[in-house]
Amino acid sequence: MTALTIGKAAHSAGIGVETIRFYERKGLIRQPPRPSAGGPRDYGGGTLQRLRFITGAKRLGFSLAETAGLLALLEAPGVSCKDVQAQAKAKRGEVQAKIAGLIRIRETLDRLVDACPGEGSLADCAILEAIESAENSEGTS
Amino acid sequence: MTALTIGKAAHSAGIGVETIRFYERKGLIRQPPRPSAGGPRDYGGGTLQRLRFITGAKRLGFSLAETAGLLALLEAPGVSCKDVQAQAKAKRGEVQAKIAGLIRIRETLDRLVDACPGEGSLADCAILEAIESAENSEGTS
DNA sequence: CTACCCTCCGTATCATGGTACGGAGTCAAT
DNA sequence: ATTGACTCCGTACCATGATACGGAGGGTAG
Repeated sequence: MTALTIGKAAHSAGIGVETIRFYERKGLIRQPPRPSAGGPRDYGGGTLQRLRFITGAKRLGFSLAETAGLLALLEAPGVSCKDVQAQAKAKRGEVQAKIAGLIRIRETLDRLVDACPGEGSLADCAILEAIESAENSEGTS
Repeated sequence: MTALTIGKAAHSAGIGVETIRFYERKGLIRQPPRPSAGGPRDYGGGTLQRLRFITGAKRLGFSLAETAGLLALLEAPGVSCKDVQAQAKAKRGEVQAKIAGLIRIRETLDRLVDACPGEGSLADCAILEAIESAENSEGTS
């Protein structure tokens, strides 16, 4: 068990040292105690696991606050799998809504790109006019 | 021509007074000159048009910096429609990429939600394990 | 004429997710 | 024994897109 310093833990989790400290300040991970013998803190075991969890959750679109919630679930007594599943479902809904909004935006951009003659002065540009006259039926990004 | 004060312009553009001032600081719009006769600045004419342009561009996913670029095009001499079209195409590509990433995330969430038994202790939860072991093939959000 | 709302302007604050810096201490190797 | 790398800690700063605050002045409506 070579002690895992913060630098090695950061490298192992694929993030920066400063980022780990940032997560500590945000309460996502607990700062390991300083060894009574002195020397650097040991970021092995559960801490590294939590760091990986955070990066994994981030990839799935969970915010740090939401990830903190998931991590709290992880430690709370009597929590059911169902609670976690509910969070995942909610996030899936959010992601789906975001996708739908972006699709509407893409469709609008498609229309604009097609409507633009592609040459000539800006006065003839359908894109600029369309942006100005907010005939938008888009969702908020 | 009742003079359009900043408050009326904001209301008319559907944004806040502070937001207009913010756009001024960011260089997206020019601050109208103070009337030599004194009194409030006049936000009529082109300024209001620009404000609407900004909100329209925002809805299409353009950042303020990109919107500033579009507005600059609008005023530059000898700019072709094609240049604007190119920006729209680029943004469409970005949006499409974002959609693809989100779809991958949604698919992963689908898998996780299905894999979760939906009841029982967290020890059995496939979701948490999957998040931890970064068997992720997701794009960055 | 006076109360009240609005403008003007600078500056500060918020949320989100970090990154950077500086000084002091410590650890290991040369 | 000294150098270099690393830790520790607080604090400041970055981008993005705003929102809020506070005091001074002006214009208007009762």
